[in-house]
Amino acid sequence: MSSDRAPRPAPAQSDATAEAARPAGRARLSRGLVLRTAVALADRSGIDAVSMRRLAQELGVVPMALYKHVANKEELFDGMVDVVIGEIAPPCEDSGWKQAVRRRVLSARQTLLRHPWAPQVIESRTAPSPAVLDHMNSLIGTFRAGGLSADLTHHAMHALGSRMWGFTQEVFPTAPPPADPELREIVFRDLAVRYPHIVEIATAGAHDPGSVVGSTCDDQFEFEFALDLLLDGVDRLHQRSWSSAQARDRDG
Amino acid sequence: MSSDRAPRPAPAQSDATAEAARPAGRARLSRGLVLRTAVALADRSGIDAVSMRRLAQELGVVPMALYKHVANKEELFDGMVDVVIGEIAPPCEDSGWKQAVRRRVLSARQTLLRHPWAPQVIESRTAPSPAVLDHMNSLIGTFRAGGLSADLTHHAMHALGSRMWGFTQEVFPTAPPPADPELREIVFRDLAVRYPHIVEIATAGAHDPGSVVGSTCDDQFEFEFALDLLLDGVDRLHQRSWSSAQARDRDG
DNA sequence: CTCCGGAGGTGTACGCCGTACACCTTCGCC
DNA sequence: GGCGAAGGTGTACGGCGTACACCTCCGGAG
Repeated sequence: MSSDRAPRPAPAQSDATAEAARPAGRARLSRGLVLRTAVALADRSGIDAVSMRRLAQELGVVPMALYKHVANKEELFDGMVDVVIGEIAPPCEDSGWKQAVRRRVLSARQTLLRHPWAPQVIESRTAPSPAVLDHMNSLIGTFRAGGLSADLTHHAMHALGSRMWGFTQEVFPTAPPPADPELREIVFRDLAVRYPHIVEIATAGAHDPGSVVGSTCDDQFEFEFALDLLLDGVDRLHQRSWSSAQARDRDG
Repeated sequence: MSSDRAPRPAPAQSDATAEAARPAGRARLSRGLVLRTAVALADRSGIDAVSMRRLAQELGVVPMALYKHVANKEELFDGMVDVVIGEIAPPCEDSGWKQAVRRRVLSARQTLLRHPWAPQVIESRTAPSPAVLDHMNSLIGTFRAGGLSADLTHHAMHALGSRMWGFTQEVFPTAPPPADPELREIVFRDLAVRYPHIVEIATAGAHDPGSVVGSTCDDQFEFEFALDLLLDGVDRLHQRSWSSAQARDRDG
């Protein structure tokens, strides 16, 4: 415990060492356990309380032990986001696209309300994780199944960003595609298989199908699209003298 | 430099000390200078580069010197947000409310694009600063001047949140009002003078005018309001076979 | 002019943080 | 039984926010 530095002469004082190495009942660490514990800690004490040291303590383990399961703190956050995304209810395609999307978005909101730290963490990610891409892909699928054009769906998704995630942004900075054209082709095919809907709407209206990942869309246009949707909607309500009281009455 | 702890016997070795105390040309520190430098640093190197130590170095000063001008790092962030908000163009009431709001929101977006770190920092504040309240107050004023009801304006403001700030949220957690009713009355009057429009829409439809600061509004309702505005708008575009190409053509 | 008080700036120290690196222990497999 | 990898430990480093005691300088009152 105290001072000797040279290669330990005595290999094991079995009881003290054993207790230190595995305090009786503690389960073996695993990536999943680490992530779930981190999420629970963030829920309970806020995202700032999630430090490697505090989390390790929570798990009854030394801080460095975590690094066998997550590469670093950024990757820990990535994993936590995936856990949260995984809690969003899967799509249910019973009624029309509008109801289906509405339900999905409201479910996402409920999930994020359970994890108030999540929007901030999601927003700080530099790239969307597979879980995020899956979620988007299936939501796009719902629009498309409802008959909306790829083009309109594309803009609708941008407009909905703020509703789904609890924040809006130039959503993900979308890293530039690899320079090597051959490699890019491979990556592209891979994406198309895994996230066909995303690739479809990303390329809709784009001339160069290879530039999916690059910013094929005009952020200013997307912003104004969503803004005008809202302003025009408000205007329409204004013109028909809408009031929240009557709205509440109508749909209970 | 090294070891003596007792009250210094020699009061001043004038040249070395003088150089340390004021390196010739450096301007005197001030809150404004500190904040502007912090904003510039964040713009240049990202918000994570804004540490008290780095910022002090930027200013040619020892870290603790900053604490004479900002209470702590949180207050530094608060101040940085105010600097950014101050850059948003003031309202111009020439055309109708819709144009006026549109312009203002687009101006806010331009400002936030210049300071990509800002949305994240704004989102992490626990209370809205006076600058934020001023901005909101005047935007509400624009709606009201255009003839919209306080009620509709209230919901429109919630819906626009995401467009104005680059993120949406249960916008500000709005700290509970002081328990002492007398004190609360004073705070309330104060708010009504400084932010009349905010108070008006906050109390619109609320039965107890004293509970302004408390959550008089139903977050779930606000969320669905904005969501339906978007979904209905998309639906309408879908039904008239809207496409982005023709939209771009129409308004150049 | 002197004196003094307070505002502005300094230096040291503390307890956190993420994580590199070398090590030891344990487990699963041959 | 032995061995290599996977899992866990311990130490150490540099950076962080900031408490606290100090020093210095400036402006105004006497």
